[in-house]
Amino acid sequence: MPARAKKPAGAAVRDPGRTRHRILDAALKEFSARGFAGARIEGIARRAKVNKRMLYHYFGDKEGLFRAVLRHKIGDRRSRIEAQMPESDTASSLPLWFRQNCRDIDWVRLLAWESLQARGDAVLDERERRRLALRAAARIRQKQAAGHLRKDVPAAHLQLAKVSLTMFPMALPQLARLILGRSPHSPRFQKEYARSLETISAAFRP
Amino acid sequence: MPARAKKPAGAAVRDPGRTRHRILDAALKEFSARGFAGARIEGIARRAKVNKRMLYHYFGDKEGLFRAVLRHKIGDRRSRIEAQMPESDTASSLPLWFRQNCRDIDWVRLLAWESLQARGDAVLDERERRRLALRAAARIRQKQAAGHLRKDVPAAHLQLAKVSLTMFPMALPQLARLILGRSPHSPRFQKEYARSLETISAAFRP
DNA sequence: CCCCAAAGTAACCTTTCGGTTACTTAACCC
DNA sequence: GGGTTAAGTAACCGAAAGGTTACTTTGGGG
Repeated sequence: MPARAKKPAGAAVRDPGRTRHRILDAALKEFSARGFAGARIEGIARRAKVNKRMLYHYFGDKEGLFRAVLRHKIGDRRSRIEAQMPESDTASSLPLWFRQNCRDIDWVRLLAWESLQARGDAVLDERERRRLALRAAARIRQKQAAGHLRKDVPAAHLQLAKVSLTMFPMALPQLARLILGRSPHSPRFQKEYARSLETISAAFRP
Repeated sequence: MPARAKKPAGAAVRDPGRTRHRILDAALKEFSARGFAGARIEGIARRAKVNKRMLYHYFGDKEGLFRAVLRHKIGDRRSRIEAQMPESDTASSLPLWFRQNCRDIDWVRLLAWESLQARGDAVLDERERRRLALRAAARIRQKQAAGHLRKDVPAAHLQLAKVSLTMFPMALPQLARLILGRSPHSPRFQKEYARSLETISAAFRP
């Protein structure tokens, strides 16, 4: 008889945590591939290799699932940002953020879908996210004060320009492809554009 | 009895051209508000004040309608670009393009949806659009040769950076709002950001 | 060891939505 | 002016998709 520990061992027959996680993973992929309206509950269930009913069991409905995915990823991102904070203070933060976004395409696309679809003017977890944005702005203001960034452009504008430059290619890849003549997913482009962003970041320094 | 000329007068009972146009207008609004998957045929018909059946009469199916809207707008845009070409050669083209995009939000959003949803790697009217992109790149290369733009960044990258900076706020307004703390649709932001872009465009000059 | 709550399944229900059928009415041309 | 064709309407259809019901299975605690 194959040894199977009561609980801890590898392949538990039932494992709520794992199931939940698989659903979140699958949902992230589906939502970032097709957007909220385009995503199919069945599709997510299939990807996660889980009975459709389970999505409702854990997350209530489609929107609840979307919320959960977003929250999960926000937490994820925040801890990663905090971890790399020191690095991020180098002068060449533009290429750095760009590479980060290249690595986490699903996240970038999720944000893009959400930003495009959000009707009215309150986005999910608005307060927390706004707080993060304010912290980022504060950091920029510090660098302005220290003379590392130009002072004749408002911090929020610098931040917006930075996000624009580093997210755009992954957020709207088909537009980027039309402009470039090649997919922005190509490693060659990513390498070269990081260099160009380095050059362009001169615009942010005094 | 109210005078009604046989054909030319204002309120013809039937007017295919006008109906077609209304449908296109309504479809542009609906698609750019909700994207392809989110748009509702019924919604478009309601906006256009036209029987739903007419959409199929004129455009075949939902995708055909989307194509028609896109083509229509592409033509629109191209003629406008050609008309303003001289202007566009000034040094401050960044604020100019930004304002243009602010004025034509539906178009920017339509592009964004399309770019996000397009699976695989062929977009509608690929060849024509690619040609336009190449012409834009050629113009940039000319300016590089003339010493108006820096030569140490590839023309395509300059173009991509320009589009990123000028489209992002309208394409992904919720993200912009999180960063700015206020809607990018606000006239005040648009005015101030145009100024900032002017400053930033220094990065593009030698 | 057995019972109960949570995890999981399958089959079903309801609504939504893109698309169609079948018919009416206006316009244009000879 | 009459008939042919295109414009327009209303009611309907079937599939797809989100969500639910009712049931089974597992695991863990008293």
